[in-house]
Amino acid sequence: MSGYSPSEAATRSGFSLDTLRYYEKIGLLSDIGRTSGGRRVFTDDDLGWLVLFRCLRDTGMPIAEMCRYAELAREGEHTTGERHALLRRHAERVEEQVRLLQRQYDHLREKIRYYEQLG
Amino acid sequence: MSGYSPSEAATRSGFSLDTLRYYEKIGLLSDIGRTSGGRRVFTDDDLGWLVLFRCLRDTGMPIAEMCRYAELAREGEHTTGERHALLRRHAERVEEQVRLLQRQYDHLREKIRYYEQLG
DNA sequence: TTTCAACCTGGAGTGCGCTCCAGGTCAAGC
DNA sequence: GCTTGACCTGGAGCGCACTCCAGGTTGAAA
Repeated sequence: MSGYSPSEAATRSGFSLDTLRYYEKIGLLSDIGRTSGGRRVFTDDDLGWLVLFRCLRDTGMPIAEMCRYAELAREGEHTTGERHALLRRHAERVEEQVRLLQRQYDHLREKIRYYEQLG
Repeated sequence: MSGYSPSEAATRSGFSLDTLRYYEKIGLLSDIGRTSGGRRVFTDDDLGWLVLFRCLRDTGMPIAEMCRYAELAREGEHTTGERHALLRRHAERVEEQVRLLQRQYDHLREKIRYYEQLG
């Protein structure tokens, strides 16, 4: 339940400690809790954001765009339309990316078959 | 037929002129022909290499590894085994990459569906 | 013959996304 | 109380893959 150390958050999200600090520094993460001694405490909610960021990064969204999304979310409910549109645009790019990757993968397999048929 | 200007090679390969020059500078491309005046002339064979590089880059192979492959090819027939292995290893990485991308794409679609169901 | 877009070179600069470092603080276990 | 490992900050540095620039040359078309 709520309350993860930095290294726990790193492990669960797949981001490094430095990356988590970096994300907070540039404002992608905000309002991360602290102990009295100044150490970060990540909540389940923070972890949820990290999972989303993981998804967006893995699908090639630039950090600037994730910042935009996070900013919209912070602005409140009235930005859901824009957030939705942002994700839909991104999904389209990902579809294109998958198609290209698949196509080039097929080329690669063909090349490999050439070597196989070579003996 | 054999004999493409730099800009033609760029158009056909999808690399920029600067990138073609860069690839020659680092030794990825080698023995690119020249006119008496010093301009590059790309052959069909060169174009074939560029198509392969396009495939490898699009599937995320680092340039250093493409250099390695090109170097092996230059060494002659006795390196086909190593070249084959290199491409097979790469293909495996691409398969993993496709799986990850697909998985994260599914997450993304789920998130989008959340916004859709929201009204 | 003149023009001018395409080309040449070497080298510096850019953008992205981290990653590392020094020098210090905190807190759990012995 | 002491040790030790996890954590803190600000800021510098890095790796990759280009991309841009200045200053000069070339060659096809008008």
